[in-house]
This record gives sequence, C-alpha cells and structure tokens, in this order.
Amino acid sequence: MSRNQVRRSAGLGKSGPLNSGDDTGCTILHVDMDAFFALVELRTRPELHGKPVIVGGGSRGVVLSATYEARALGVHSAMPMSRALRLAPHAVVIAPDHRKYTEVSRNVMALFNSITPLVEPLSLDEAFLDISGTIRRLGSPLAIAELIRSRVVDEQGITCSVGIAPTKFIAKIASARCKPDGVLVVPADRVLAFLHPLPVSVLWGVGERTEEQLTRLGLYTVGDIANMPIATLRRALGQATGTHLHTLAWGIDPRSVTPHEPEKSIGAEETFSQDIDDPELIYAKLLHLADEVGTRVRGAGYVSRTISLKVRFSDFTTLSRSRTLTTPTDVTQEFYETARALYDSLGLERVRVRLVGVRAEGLRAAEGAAQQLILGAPDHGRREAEVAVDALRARFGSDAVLPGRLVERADPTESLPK
DNA sequence: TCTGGGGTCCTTACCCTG
DNA sequence: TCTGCAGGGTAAGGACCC
Repeated sequence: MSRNQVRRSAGLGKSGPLNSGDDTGCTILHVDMDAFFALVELRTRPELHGKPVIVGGGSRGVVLSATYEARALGVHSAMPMSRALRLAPHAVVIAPDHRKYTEVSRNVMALFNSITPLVEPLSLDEAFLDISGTIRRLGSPLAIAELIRSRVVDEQGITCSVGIAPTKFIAKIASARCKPDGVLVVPADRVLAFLHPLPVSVLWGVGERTEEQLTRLGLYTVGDIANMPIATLRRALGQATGTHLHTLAWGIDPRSVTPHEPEKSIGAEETFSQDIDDPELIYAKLLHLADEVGTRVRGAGYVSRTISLKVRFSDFTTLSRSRTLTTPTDVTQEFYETARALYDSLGLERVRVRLVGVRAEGLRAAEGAAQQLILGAPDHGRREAEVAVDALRARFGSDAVLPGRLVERADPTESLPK
C-alpha cells in the first residue's frame, strides 16, 4: 500500500465518504512507526523491499520487528526466533542495531517537537502529540497528521500511521487500526460506535490472562464490558483493573499528554547464552549489570533506595528479591553488594540459571539526597571514583574502563564450553 | 513453541505502630 | 496487658506494554 492511499475515518457506515473531515475536537494524535526496526534497516538495503525481513536474533532471541511480508506468514514481534523461522524459512534475518534505531527515533521526536511542544514519547517508535495549540497555525488535525506523515517519509525514509481522536486511548487504538501507512480519525461523537464492537483485547491492560478471565465472564467486546455492572467487574478482576476497564469501555480517558515523566526504576538484565550454575560466573554477571545500572542511575542524576534482583531458572520460573537501604545510593559497588547478598540469600546450590537482572527502584533526584550521600561516608571516595569512570567512558567509550573482575572476560558466559 | 529486555502498575501478604 | 483494627511501608509475584 503506498502512502496517501489511506484516508479513513472510523468506518461506521453512515459516515459517507472516507474521512468526512469531521476532526473537530480531536486534539490528540498517536503516531506509530510502521515495523520500525525493520523499515529502518530497509533504508540501507533497498534490495530487500517486498521481502519478508525479520529483525532479531541470538540463539535464544525473539523477533523484535518484522516487515509486513513476514507478518503475512504469521510472524509477529516477541515470537521466538526459532518459531518465526519455521513460519518464514526464507526470511532475511538482520541483527538489531539499537544505536541506529535510537538515532532515527531522536530525529522523529525532534520532528514532532517542531509541530508541537506537547510530545509524549511512549517508546522509540511511537508518541502522543497534543495539537490543540497548533491547529490555528498548521490547520486541521487531519492536515497536521498528513504533514507529519509526509515529513517522516521525506526526512527519515520510513512510514508511520496516525490515529486522531479526542483522547489518548482512542487515538492509540485508531493508529493500530489503520496500519500500515494510514491515518484514521475518530470524531468525538462516534467514539462509542467505534469502540464498542472491538474485541476486549484492544483495551489497555487486557493481555492474555485478563482476556481469558473476561471470556469466562462471557465478555468478548468492549461493548460487553461497558454494559456489565462495574461491581461485577471489580469482583472478578480486582478494584483497580475493574474500574479501569469499565472507564475505558465508555471511552473515558482523562490523561493529558505529558512530555516528561521521571523514571521510577532503572534496571538491566541478561539471558545467558546457555543456562549456568557456576556462582562465580553469576556474580560476575551481577557485577556487570550493577555497573551498567550504576552508570545509568548516576548519568540520570538519581539515587535509588531499593535494589531488586531477578533470577530466572532453566524451567523459566522467575523470582525476585529486593532490599530497601537506609540511605539511598548511586554507587555501583552498593548495587552489586546488595544484589549479590540477595542472590546468596536464596541459598541456591548449583541450580541452573537462565537470566539474572539488577534493578534500582525508588528513584529520586540525587540533588536533594547529596548531603545524605556524603554523610553515608565509607562509599564517598568510591562514588567519586565511579563518577570519574563515568566521565572517561563518556569520552572514550563504554569499554574504556571496566571493573577489575570483568577485565578478563567482559561477558562471563563467553568462557563457557560451546 | 519455547519464550529478550526495558519498564509500569496492581495485588497480596506481612510486619510494625498507634 | 491483651486484643482488634486501621494505615503505612516493604516485599514478592504477576500481568501488561512496547
């Protein structure tokens, strides 16, 4: 489908011609790149256009992105690569290059910011835009959406889809339903007619498990949920989820577009290339992850009060442990020692581990906590050393300085027998 | 079929305090 | 001193999203 072919409004029959132009009151845009990682790769490999292409990889990896030709064969994101390749044996597989995607994403977000300052990125490849202050300058919501779409193609060489609606939630559903390379307006007075026939899975917060629960209640469409007494929903799904779904089912979503939300946690986790049971290798990986988390926490100007550890075993069962510190910290060594102590407290003996992760939670600005950090003395010197290392890495690359234990093998699993 | 990595939010249980 | 209760903090696990 080529660009500019898709001009739709909520297809509700009596709307007459596509996109009747009634975008009054629709001040929220949800812009979503089409098959983002895959289309970014196609920019430099035009010979792959029209072919099934999968971005992903690793022996235990999953699909991160797939072209629509691959999707037609049943491939979708988050699917294990082994299964994807059974469905699409001739697909071209490309290893992900996150630096490249981050760069394109930054350009796209800058483009959005030239349209309106009210841009809320949701991930690398999508964002909400509040254009209520832009309409007078650039025209109707539909005209603004088309401007964005043509600029994204011209400047970045990829396509995107845009949902236009009075609320974030409806705009997001709209963009998903006009993919790829489309635009869809849902006028304010047709929100319920658009929403109610859709399956419950379109609601934010309904995944596989919740959908099963709803099915057991005989609820298949959003309209079914809207017409179910809220008390019944709360009993079945819990207070928060029940209320949340009922509200969404009536098209109510008062959330505004908020450009900057501070992070609540920063973490890193890694799946070993094969399951391991050697505690020394696991400690080395914990140090590596703590180092990464520490660098990011300091770089963002936070301190963390709670450190959590995640361990996934070979049978895929996962557990987590956390510890709240008396004094918040941004010191790598403290992240590591806490994570290691949490791991030791599990009392595992030669159990095969698939993944470990370290996460800093309860983040708050380091500024207000600075005095406490100094008073928390013993790590003060260490912290200064780590800040110096951060500066070296910023200048010479992330591998310029490594913790001593990691120098010999930056990836502990590398030493495993093949 | 065999499951990444980055997050957020909710629920439940437990402990402590008043 | 004991008991019951409410509320807050913490911990663990799970569901979900991209």
